[in-house]
Amino acid sequence: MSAELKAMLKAGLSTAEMASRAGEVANLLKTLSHPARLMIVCTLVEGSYSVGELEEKLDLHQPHLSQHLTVLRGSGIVETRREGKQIFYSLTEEKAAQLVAALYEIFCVENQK
Amino acid sequence: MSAELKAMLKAGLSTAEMASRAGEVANLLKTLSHPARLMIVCTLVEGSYSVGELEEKLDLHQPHLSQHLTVLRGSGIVETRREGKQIFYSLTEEKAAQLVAALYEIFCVENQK
DNA sequence: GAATCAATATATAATATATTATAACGTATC
DNA sequence: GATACGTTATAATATATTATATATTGATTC
Repeated sequence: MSAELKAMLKAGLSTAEMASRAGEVANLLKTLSHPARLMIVCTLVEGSYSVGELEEKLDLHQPHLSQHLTVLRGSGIVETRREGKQIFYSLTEEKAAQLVAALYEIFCVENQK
Repeated sequence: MSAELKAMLKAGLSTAEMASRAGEVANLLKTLSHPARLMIVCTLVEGSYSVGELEEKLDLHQPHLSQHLTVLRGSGIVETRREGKQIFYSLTEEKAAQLVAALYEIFCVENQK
């Protein structure tokens, strides 16, 4: 680990403070820790999509997709807007978006050291 | 979402490429998506600790802690070194450390906009 | 060098939670 | 009221969590 990172974190939270956030953070991670949900969220980073569009793009059966969307809604990670018969999903402007960006940088941007 | 982020991600991976990584990333997230394991990993960012030290610091029963450590070892997030009767755990120098740093920045550093 | 103790790991089993498929239901439009 | 688009309910299966009990490994003492 880098000395910088170490120093940054060492100066940080107490165990008690850490514990008080661990639950919240762990819940968010749990919500994102399913391949389908991760794909959904990553897709929504590009913009909003209807359920049908997600279904096609991600090749998931419709009720299965809808169930995952329900989980994401429950965690406040996504929000919906209705447009006629269709329902469009988009990312909530929150920590989840930051997390996805971080995940993207860590896992999807090639090492350019 | 910021336009920068959006642009960054839009230029990124195809759905197929994304899918090929979703499994790996989701597994890592799943491993970290438990409050106790998250606390363990966050603690190890400070440096290496023996099981006994972690037990006291995090107030977990020994077998319970050991079970979580086993999960973290299985995912390659931590590694061990033996010193006499004690076993010291430390973070593996990998993506997990980056992720924890990102989580820390997102959730533990106060908004300094 | 066998008995013992301290530190940690593993096995077992009970319970809870998540995943997935299928089927039934709601809601908007025509 | 029929059709398109989504959601929710139900139920079967799989996986995770947790507690308790047992095993392993290294150090110590006799």
